[in-house]
Amino acid sequence: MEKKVTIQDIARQAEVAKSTVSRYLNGGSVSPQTRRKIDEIVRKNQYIPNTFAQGLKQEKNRTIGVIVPRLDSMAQVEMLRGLDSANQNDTFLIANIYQDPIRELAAIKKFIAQKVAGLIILTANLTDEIRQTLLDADIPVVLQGQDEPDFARVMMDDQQAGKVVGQYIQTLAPKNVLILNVDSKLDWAVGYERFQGLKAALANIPHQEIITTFKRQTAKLDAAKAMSQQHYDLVIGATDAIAVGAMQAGFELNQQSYYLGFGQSVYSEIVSPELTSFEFNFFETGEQIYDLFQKIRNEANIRPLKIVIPGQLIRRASTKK
Amino acid sequence: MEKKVTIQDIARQAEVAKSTVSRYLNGGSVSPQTRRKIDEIVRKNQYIPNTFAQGLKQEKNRTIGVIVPRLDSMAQVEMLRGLDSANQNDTFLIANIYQDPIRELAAIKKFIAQKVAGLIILTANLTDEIRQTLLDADIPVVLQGQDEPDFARVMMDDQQAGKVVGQYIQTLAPKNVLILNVDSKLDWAVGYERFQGLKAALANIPHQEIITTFKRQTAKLDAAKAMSQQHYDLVIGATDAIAVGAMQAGFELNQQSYYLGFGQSVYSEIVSPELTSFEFNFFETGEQIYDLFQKIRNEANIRPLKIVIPGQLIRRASTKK
DNA sequence: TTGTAAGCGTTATCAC
DNA sequence: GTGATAACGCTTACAA
Repeated sequence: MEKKVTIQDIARQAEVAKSTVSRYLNGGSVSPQTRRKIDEIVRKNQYIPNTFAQGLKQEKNRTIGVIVPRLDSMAQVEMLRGLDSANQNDTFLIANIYQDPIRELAAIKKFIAQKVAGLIILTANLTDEIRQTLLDADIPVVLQGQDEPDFARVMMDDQQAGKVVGQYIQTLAPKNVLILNVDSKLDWAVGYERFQGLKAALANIPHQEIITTFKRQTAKLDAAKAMSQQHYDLVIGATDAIAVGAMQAGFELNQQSYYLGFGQSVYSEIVSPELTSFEFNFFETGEQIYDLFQKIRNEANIRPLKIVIPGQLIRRASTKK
Repeated sequence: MEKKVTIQDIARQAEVAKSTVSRYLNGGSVSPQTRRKIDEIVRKNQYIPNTFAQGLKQEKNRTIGVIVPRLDSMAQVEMLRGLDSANQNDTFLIANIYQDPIRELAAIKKFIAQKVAGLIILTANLTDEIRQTLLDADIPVVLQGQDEPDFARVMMDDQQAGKVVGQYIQTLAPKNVLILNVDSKLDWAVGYERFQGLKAALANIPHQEIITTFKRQTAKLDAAKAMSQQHYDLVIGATDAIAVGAMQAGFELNQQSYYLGFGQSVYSEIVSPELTSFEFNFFETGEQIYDLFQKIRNEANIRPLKIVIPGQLIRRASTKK
């Protein structure tokens, strides 16, 4: 039953032209009487305009495509919340691409075909093909997490993060440091930038760097392997999840160590001892991303802007005697 | 530059009619030569078909709208992963509605206007208006978390959960039980069903029920208030997050108690002691949801199906002496 | 204020 | 195998 009711049907029943109904729908000038009449009919028929037909004409759209590498990350989810919070009048289409560049490209193309008003990409790493597709599409794009000079972008200050943590490390005077990092090819900001800042601090301290993944379980296994071979009195994880994995490995090995992570996670205040961590406010970051998007959407041909979000070191029990 | 390139442009450059290009695009019969020619031009121009125009014609769509009440929940995210994993050939549009029925209705209407192939709703509670809108839309709908007889649905077996936990409780022989529940108006399955099963077990045990929220922080505060007034030797949280909040409150009050939660969370294996919890496999649930969706999409007018997902009690250190 | 009519980009139906 | 041509449902000049 319930075929699809079109603007034509409404017009017929209201005994007006469909252009009048269209005007009514878009706040054009309509006399109070016809307005009331249409009002009623629209309600009675539960009429919902066909977005395809609308989109076909307007080539405009209050829809923003959002690319999310992974949803099982508090950082990402918080940023989404921030987006929603700052959101004025847009609809977000979220594509979870599981850190897969193939999926990412496909999702982006799909968004473009859907004529989204723009793209917000919470990315870890941009392939050349994706970069080119984005450039060609010529729509507003805001990147997060990747310092691409061609695009507007919001970055976490990972260099500063590394530096601050580096300074803090000095005060702990560790004898032997284990660093659990991720592949910088997978996430440049985390894998590279963040640890650049640490370098100076580590210059005179024995340390070893191991590459693991973002998954706590994997990190735990990798940490256990390393920590069973020698003792580290300070373990630094590239993320909180990694640090927590290491902490669990350390406990099982009955080792005493300091632990330190990065990011803002559900973990830090849950584990005991609570985890010292360099934290960013991802919710606020999300809001900033949206604001930046608004800016570049409204001012065409603006020079690619870059916003850097600072963070701060939260000292908790995991680095206390 | 890069205006939008249409099928017309391709046709002109290839010196064929646009209907030929259309056939080419949709796998119709085209001679090898023209095929090659169009091939090249399409690639050169980076042509992407306009989904609006397509949608307008086809009235069909490989897009499924997914309503998610909250993204900061491992259960939800796992189900999304399950959906993606089972996904054959569809695109999911995710709307995060922050447990807000107003947002939910708006999102659903928007999806319908977009002529989605169907709706998957991970809901906590359905308002009458939403139910009616769904019914009127007459498209495939799969619900999760709400036992609505008019819809196909996938349910966690919350009654069984309560019952199993109830039996287990007996073996713990608690003297005084604190239950931290959520408002059943907000989430019937969790707030009501789940604790129905517990009732029998609690009949002869002194217990108190307190209503709190899904947020760990709030639960912690509410738990602290209750636990500072009297001692409970067993604390049951309606979710893991709630149980962990209570656990933290208990530690700060220096109290000794058993703790027990529900759900599958990042928490259970992170806290110490690790949390005993009745767990569901939400990833698999997501896969089941998608399969069910496929079924009702293909067989019109099928009687509303109901799938119940069992769970199991995972005993961990938090309920051990 | 209202109606008429011309598209928007695509697919589908026919002739050729 | 190919090409006109008519929809699809809506917006928008332009007339009335």
